[in-house]
Amino acid sequence: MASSVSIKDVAARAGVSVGTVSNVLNRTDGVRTETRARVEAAITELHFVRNESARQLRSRRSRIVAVLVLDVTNPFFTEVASGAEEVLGGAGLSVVLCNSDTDEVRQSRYLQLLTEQRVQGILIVPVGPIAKQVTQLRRHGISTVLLDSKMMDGAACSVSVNDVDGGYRAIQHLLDMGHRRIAFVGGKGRESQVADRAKGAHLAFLHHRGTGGELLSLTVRSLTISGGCEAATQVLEIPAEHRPTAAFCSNDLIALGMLRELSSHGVAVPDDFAIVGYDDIDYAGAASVPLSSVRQPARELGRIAAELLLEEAGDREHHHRQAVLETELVVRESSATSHTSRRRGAPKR
Amino acid sequence: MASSVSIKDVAARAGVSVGTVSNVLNRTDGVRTETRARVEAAITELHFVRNESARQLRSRRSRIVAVLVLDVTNPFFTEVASGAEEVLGGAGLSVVLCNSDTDEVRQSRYLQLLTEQRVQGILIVPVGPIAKQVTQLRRHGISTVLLDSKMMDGAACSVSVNDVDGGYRAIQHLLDMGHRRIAFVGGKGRESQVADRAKGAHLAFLHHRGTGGELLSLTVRSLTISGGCEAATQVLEIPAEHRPTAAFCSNDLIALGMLRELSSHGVAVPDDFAIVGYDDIDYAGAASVPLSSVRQPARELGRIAAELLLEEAGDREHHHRQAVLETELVVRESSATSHTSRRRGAPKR
DNA sequence: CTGAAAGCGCTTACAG
DNA sequence: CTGAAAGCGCTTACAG
Repeated sequence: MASSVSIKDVAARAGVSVGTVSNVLNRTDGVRTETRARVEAAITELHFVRNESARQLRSRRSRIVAVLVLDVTNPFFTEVASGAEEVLGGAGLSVVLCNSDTDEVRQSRYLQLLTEQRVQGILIVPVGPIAKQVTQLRRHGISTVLLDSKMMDGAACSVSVNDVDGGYRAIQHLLDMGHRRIAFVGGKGRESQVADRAKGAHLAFLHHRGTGGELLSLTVRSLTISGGCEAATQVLEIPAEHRPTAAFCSNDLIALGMLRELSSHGVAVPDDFAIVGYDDIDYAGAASVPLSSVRQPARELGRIAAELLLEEAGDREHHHRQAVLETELVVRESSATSHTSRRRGAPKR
Repeated sequence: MASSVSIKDVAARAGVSVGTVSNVLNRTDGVRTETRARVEAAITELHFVRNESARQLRSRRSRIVAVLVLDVTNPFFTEVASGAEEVLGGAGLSVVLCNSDTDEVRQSRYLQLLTEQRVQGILIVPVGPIAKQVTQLRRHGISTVLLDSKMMDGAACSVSVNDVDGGYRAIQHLLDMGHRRIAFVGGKGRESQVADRAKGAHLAFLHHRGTGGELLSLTVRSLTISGGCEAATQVLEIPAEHRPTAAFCSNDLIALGMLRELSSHGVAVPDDFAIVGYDDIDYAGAASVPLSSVRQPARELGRIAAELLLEEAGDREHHHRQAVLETELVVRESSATSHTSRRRGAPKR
């Protein structure tokens, strides 16, 4: 087995002490230029790579931050991670990505692993109640920032999006377009984000009680494209006279799945059925029928979470903060036809 | 800062030595039941979580395997990772996912990070030449298995797919369906997988020289859905008389992007234009027009790579092996209409 | 079955 | 500016 080269070998080669090698590695100043050059030459010649376990054990600080998300294949989450990486990279920290797959068991397993590693911090999009686990993490010196979610009791920093308002906007828009039977598509899980979007949807209906109408809740197995196909199938099974004329999907993957499945069954979007998604991932605007979507500032979400983490790590008098970002409704073709005007026989584009 | 509870604290609490606590943690036998119970109680009461840095430093072995892929948002790669996880989890190893984003700089940065961590091993889908970096990793005792790629000189284990044959099958199928002008859609990068698929495509044309026809190479910025849209645009810019009637895409995301973009421009798939993808990700069969695709055994790929890694780690007389898996052409609707019969005016379904 | 001791590869004050 | 020494939290033979 490759008996790894240690700092001691480098020191011997360069004719200095190990402390000096360590200084070359860790400080930009305080080492004579000529000494530094000699050490650096030895490092190159010996292919030395510092052992991070030893460094971390002694210095008591990791240089890794983990980003734990619900679904790595969802571009929304990788965009968030990318924003975090941008900020953390600048602070000399590396980011590793972990995928809970919206599974509490997997989430716990990762949190255990990350605790054993004593990572510097965790940005987590939690599945299920997380307060206790955050406490455990803090006990081990690991700062945690909640992403796309918030902590009721202020026991951790969080960056979330005003999802109630986002849900409200989506429904208000669909009501404005003349729709009265609207489906909300969510998951079986208890993600608070989805719950908030549903709440906003209900509120919008309440405030527009006068207009009548009805909100139908659909549940799918996973918040993915195939979940969207599932939702479309459910919609198509409803007799035409009770069938909703529009859907508000709790994310864009679902919306894309619905769009595809409905199209392939000859249902025209938006003329026969309107769709509004959530997240505004890149694919949304590029869909076969460009998708209306409630945009979340994904990159910004990651950036701010990273900044809060750095702030918490650097300050022992830290006060947890709850940042809440606003959404923006982006109207595109998938919801652009007025339902009432269509009913009256307006030309289809 | 939470002055973390150490094995020493646990030992004191349980009234034993630290060695005994370590034995409880690491061995299933050799500790008296009653002693074990006392130690376990102390662990729970103190919320002790082992410090992996210390463990790794002393025992010289990490329990982490990294899977470094080109694109975490591509379900093909997460499926591969999931297969690896299945096998490695059974061996008590944890998997972390790293995303090179098909960027050599990012790839190098991750390899450096993983070397500093002295991870147990790396499963890598490489971008660019990787032989030197594999040598560096081995020098630090890190086993590396190439995924979806192979090492010419046998300097590492690898699990790849017979992409030349896969490309051949795709083109043969399209030729069989009567197509004569066919586009191959690849990326700008130098991923060997894509190069092999192109090579197979060319071979198929050579072997069917008698039939005439022409293979057109299209290049897109990234092997993603938006890359596919780009390719569709390129195709549409070609004057009708020279325009290809079919495309073989180097992965399914590209194929999905093309499908969507062409459909939205009124080009019917497969009647006006046939598409064959690669990977057979779950979304392929569920597309608005179900996608023909060259299936790679993704999960199997990950599983075998993991097994090779375990084998290498457990055996010092290890001989590197190159596993090569075969593909399977899955014909669905996107390429199902015979081009010649359509020309002759056959009814469209 | 259990304890005492060495040591993994680093960083960090502290002298000089 | 550089070196010598302590020690981070574990595991691992080795005694007993």
